Amino acid sequence: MTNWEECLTEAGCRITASRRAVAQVLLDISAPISPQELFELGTLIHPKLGLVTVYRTLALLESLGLVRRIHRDDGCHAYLSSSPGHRHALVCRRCGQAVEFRGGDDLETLARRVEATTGFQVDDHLLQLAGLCPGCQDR
Amino acid sequence: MTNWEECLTEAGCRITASRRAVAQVLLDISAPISPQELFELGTLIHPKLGLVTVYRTLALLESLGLVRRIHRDDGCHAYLSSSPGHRHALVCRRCGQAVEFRGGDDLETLARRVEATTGFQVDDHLLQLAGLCPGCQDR
DNA sequence: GTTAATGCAAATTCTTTGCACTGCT
DNA sequence: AGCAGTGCAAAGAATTTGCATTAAC
Repeated sequence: MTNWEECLTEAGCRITASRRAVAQVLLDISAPISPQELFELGTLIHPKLGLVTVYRTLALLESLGLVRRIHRDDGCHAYLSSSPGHRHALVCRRCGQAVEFRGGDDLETLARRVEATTGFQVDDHLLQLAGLCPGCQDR
Repeated sequence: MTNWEECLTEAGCRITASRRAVAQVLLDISAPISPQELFELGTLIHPKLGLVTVYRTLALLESLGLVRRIHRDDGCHAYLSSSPGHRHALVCRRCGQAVEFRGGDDLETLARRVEATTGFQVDDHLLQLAGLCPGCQDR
């Protein structure tokens, strides 16, 4: 979501201080973050920020594909800034740092195999990997 | 979770009417189901069933690996009866029917590739497929 | 100047907890 | 009989909605 301002403008939405705060937090911390946490960090940037606006902004960004909703171990609702296109998240179990990667052929192969086995027609998938990032592997 | 009674007994838990109702609903409907829905269907079998018990029973079954918590499009918290071992869910977009499948080598290949690209050490994954089941493909 | 966006408070929904009672084993 | 399990009611979180005010364009 590098050029989120452009995306919002194209969608006919306004660039406001609240939205800037939310976007900045999402970009600064490249880890999945809950609405509550985002609110707390966002308040440091824009003290008037309200939790309600965080929810609304996340919904907006998600509908534009700028943010992805993902699973976190301690619950369900965390958001991660994302690039457009179909990517997947890889989250570090220890520090929460996250990166994105593209699916590739392996996933296609797997989908075709499952189609053959089950008779289903597979047309969407949700994939999330977890592990240790380079910095966290030594400890 | 075909022999859930045995699993519960081994774990030192009792077989009760409430647990039977929850288990029966989970086995009958092989689709992801929310606690609320499960409560409504369960009440038909065992009218005294309470929503609280549904939550508690789901938590118990999940801790024994008899039930899997999965993502559903309309929210996050749905449960699916599952076999032991590491399997993944394939859910029909139209009727909700779900089946399980094993990961296989493709997923391993993908994980190794992502490790090489990112430097992460990948040790866990969450994969869910969606599509149309054989019965829903014609319409 | 218009109208989208905000933030507060209140409403709803979802989930957990405390506690006396019930019913497996 | 003894204690795990239950269900109610109430507490606590998480999320959404109504509405007057603010600020982007």
